[in-house]
Amino acid sequence: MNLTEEKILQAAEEIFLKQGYDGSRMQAIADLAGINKAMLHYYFRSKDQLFERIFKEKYGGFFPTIEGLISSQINFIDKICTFAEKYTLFLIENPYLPLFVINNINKNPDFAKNLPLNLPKTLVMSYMEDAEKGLCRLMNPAQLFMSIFGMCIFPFIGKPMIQKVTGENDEDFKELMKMRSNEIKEHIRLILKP
Amino acid sequence: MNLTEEKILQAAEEIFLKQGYDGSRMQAIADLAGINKAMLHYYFRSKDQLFERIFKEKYGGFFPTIEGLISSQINFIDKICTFAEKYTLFLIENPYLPLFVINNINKNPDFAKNLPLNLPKTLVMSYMEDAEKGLCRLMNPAQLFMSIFGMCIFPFIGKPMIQKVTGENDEDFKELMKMRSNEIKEHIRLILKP
DNA sequence: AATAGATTTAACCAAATGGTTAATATGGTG
DNA sequence: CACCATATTAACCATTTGGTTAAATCTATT
Repeated sequence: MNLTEEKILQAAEEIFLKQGYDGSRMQAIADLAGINKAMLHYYFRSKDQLFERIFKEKYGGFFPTIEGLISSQINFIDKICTFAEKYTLFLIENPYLPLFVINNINKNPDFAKNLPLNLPKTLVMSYMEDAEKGLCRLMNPAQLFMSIFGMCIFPFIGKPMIQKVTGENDEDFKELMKMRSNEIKEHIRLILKP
Repeated sequence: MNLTEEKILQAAEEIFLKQGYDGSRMQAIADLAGINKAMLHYYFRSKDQLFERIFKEKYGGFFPTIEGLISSQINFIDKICTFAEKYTLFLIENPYLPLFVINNINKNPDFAKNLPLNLPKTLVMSYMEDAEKGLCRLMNPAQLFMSIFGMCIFPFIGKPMIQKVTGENDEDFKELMKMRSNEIKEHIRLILKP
C-alpha cells in the first residue's frame, strides 16, 4: 500500500467519521491528506467507493468480535460483563464509531445485511442456556441486550448533552468513562441476578 | 398561520428529521409540500432558518417535560419509572427524534447551550435526596442516568440493527417496544434497590 | 371596478461540488 | 541515457443546489 493511498484513507476516515457522508467534501479530504483532489479519484474512483471502503473497514467493529471470549465456556454473567468492559474500552478509543455506524445503517438499511451477526447470536444462545439452568433471571433476550448495548453506547453518542448536564470538560468526561465499565458491570449483574 | 406556511413546516419536519440537514434538499421539501421552491425562501428566508425553526420546535422534546411528574413528591424510584414509561411511549410516537437531536448537537455543540436542563437536574436532585435517605442504592448520578437514558433511547436509534439481529418486521418491533417500558422499569428497580 | 398589498410562479444566477482530462513529473529498467 | 509505466497536478466540466427576481395572480378594501 503506497503512502499517498494511506494518507487518503486516514484523512477520509477522519472526515467521514466526524462529518458523515453528506457532510463530507472531497476537497476537505484532499486538503487534510495534503494532496490534490484528483488523487482521490485516481485511487478510489468515486466518493461512494471511498466511503464504502471506510465504512466496511469500520462498521465491522461495531460489534467488536472478541472471539475467544464469546465462545468460551464461562457462565453468561461473567461473559457479558467481560464483554461490556472490553467494549467500553474499545469505544473510548473509537468514540465516533457508534454514531457513524448507526447513521449509515439508518440511511441505508441494506448495509445491515452485511452485519456480522455471530456475536449477538452467540451471546443470546449463551444467555438462554444459563437462564434455563436458573443461573440468571429469565427475560426476553432482545430486551436484555437492548439494555446492555444502550448502557454501553449511549455515553458516546450523547457526550455533548451529558457534558452540558454535568458541566464536565473533556478530561472529566474521560474519567467518567473510565469508571463506566465497572458501573455497567454492576448494573448488568443486578439485572441478571436470579 | 397560513396554509402554505403550515404545509412547508410539515414537509420540512418530515424531510429534516429523516434525512438530516446535509441530506435534505430544499427542492425535496417544496415537492413534498406541493408548492414552488421560492415559497420556502419567501416564508423562511434560508435553509438554515427553516431548519432552525424545525430543530428548536423538536429538540425541546428530547427531554420531554413532564412538569407535574418531576416536581411531585413521590419517591424517586416510582418517579423515574413513571418517567421511563412516559418517555418510551413518547418515543414510540417520535421514533426519529433521538437520532435527529443527537446528530445536530454533535455537529453543532453550541445547540446544547439551549437545552432545557431543568428535567435532568431536577431528577438528579430527586435521586440524591432519596439515596441519602437510603431509599435507593448510592452511585454517581451521571452513571445512573446514562444507563437509564441509554436503555430508553437505544431501541430507537438502533432499530435497523435490532431488526436484523432478531429477524423482526416492523409490526413485531412495535410489539417489542410496547413491552419495553415494563422491562425498563424492572431494570431500573433492580439497579436502584438499596 | 380600481387600487394596493400580499402571494405564487417560472426563469434565472452564482457558488459549490463530484468528477474528468491532458499535460507534467517521477522513478525504476533495459 | 532513453523509455515506459506510474503518480501528480492544474485547469476544466457538468450538475446540483441554495437563493433571487421580475412578472403574474390572487384578495381584500375603497
